[in-house]
Amino acid sequence: MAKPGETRQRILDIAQDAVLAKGFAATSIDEIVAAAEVTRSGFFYHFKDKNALARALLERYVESEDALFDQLFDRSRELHEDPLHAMLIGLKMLSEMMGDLPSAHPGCIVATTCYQDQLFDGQVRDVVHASFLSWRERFAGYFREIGELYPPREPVDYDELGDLVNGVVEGGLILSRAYRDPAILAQQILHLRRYIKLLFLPRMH
Amino acid sequence: MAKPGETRQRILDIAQDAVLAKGFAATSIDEIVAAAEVTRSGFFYHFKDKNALARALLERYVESEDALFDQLFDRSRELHEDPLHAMLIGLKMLSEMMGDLPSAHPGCIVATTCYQDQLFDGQVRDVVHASFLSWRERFAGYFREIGELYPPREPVDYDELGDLVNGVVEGGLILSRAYRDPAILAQQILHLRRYIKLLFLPRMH
DNA sequence: TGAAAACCTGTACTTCTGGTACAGTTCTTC
DNA sequence: GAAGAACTGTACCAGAAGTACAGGTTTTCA
Repeated sequence: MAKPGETRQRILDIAQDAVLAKGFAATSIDEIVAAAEVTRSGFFYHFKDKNALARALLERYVESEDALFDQLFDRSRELHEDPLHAMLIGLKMLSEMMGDLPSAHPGCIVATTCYQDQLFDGQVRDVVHASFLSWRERFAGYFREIGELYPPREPVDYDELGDLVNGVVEGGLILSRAYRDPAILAQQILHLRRYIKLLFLPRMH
Repeated sequence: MAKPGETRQRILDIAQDAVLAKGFAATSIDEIVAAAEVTRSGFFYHFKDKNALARALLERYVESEDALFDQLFDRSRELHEDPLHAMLIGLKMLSEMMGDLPSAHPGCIVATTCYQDQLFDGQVRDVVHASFLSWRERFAGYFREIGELYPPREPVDYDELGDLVNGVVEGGLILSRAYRDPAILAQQILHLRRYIKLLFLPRMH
């Protein structure tokens, strides 16, 4: 028999692929259990219902995205000690990563859940809310640091800028999906990068 | 008896509200027919299945958004004959409109459908694709006109800028929904506006 | 004015999906 | 070797989409 926790992980892996590809509503439990080679009873042993699955999926997804952002922006900070330039490098790398994914970054679990949030209970919606908040805070922190060194050309709210990163990525994901072209997301992130540059980088003439 | 077409319209009105609030998956046909005071048979007389409903809803929605954009940007052009300033005025008005909506702009039917597109057939996905394309072209046209008068500070692709409008709005809608705060969308549009300003408006010193 | 077409109701049935209940089995761990 | 965790199997229920089809009523238009 499988090691404890292994089946649960397998279910989550398969569910994540399916949900990113098709959304929650179009992903049936029967389909997940078939692919994960577990019985329906086995599924419900691990997850009380679809809410529990959604919550577990969200938490895992946010954790992995956080790890990705940590790695990416730590690396960009290694490459350049200046926070503004590190951010520009980080956004460039993010853009490349999103555009390079073989068959497009499939989407964001948080956004998918957000748009189908009436399928779920309040707890799930709270996780969605908390996820966006944590990303906002991450980027707002970066931008605040930048703003202290480089007074922005126009007064800006750093929380809003943090949200802008979220928003451009989420919007880009929707467009990439509609156009079936991962390049769109990459381009959108480069526009965000250009905005940051124009906003903070002093122009010498 | 109702006038021809009236019942169909009533179904669409009610379905649109429900779909914007809850998404397609969480909106049942039973619920729609109850609210529209029509029988299930009546519903299926007008719409072969949920695909047909989705297509009709999308087409109607895109038409009304197009009308809104026409009205808004015609008006802004009336207020200022210069295309860049007209665009800045238009974006300001758009931001205000989105933030003022009493209980938040409920979302975009096209984006909702896009994230649940596996529930539907290829025709529906084509309508989603075409909608984003038409909006891209609209805004790309405006930006091209601006670019001819105001050489952008950095070379930009006008189609990408058109997509950016779509993307920022769609991303902002997701965030507004997650935060339950229409102001977020308004702020995001103002950042887009600032980007356009920094990109095209020459700085005098 | 009458017949065709459009609009709509009612009933009955099928399939799929999520979810519950619960008894029993096998594996792991201490 | 006992307890508990990790499952399986079977049976069942409710809600939703969708089909089929027969019948009734209202519009339209020739």
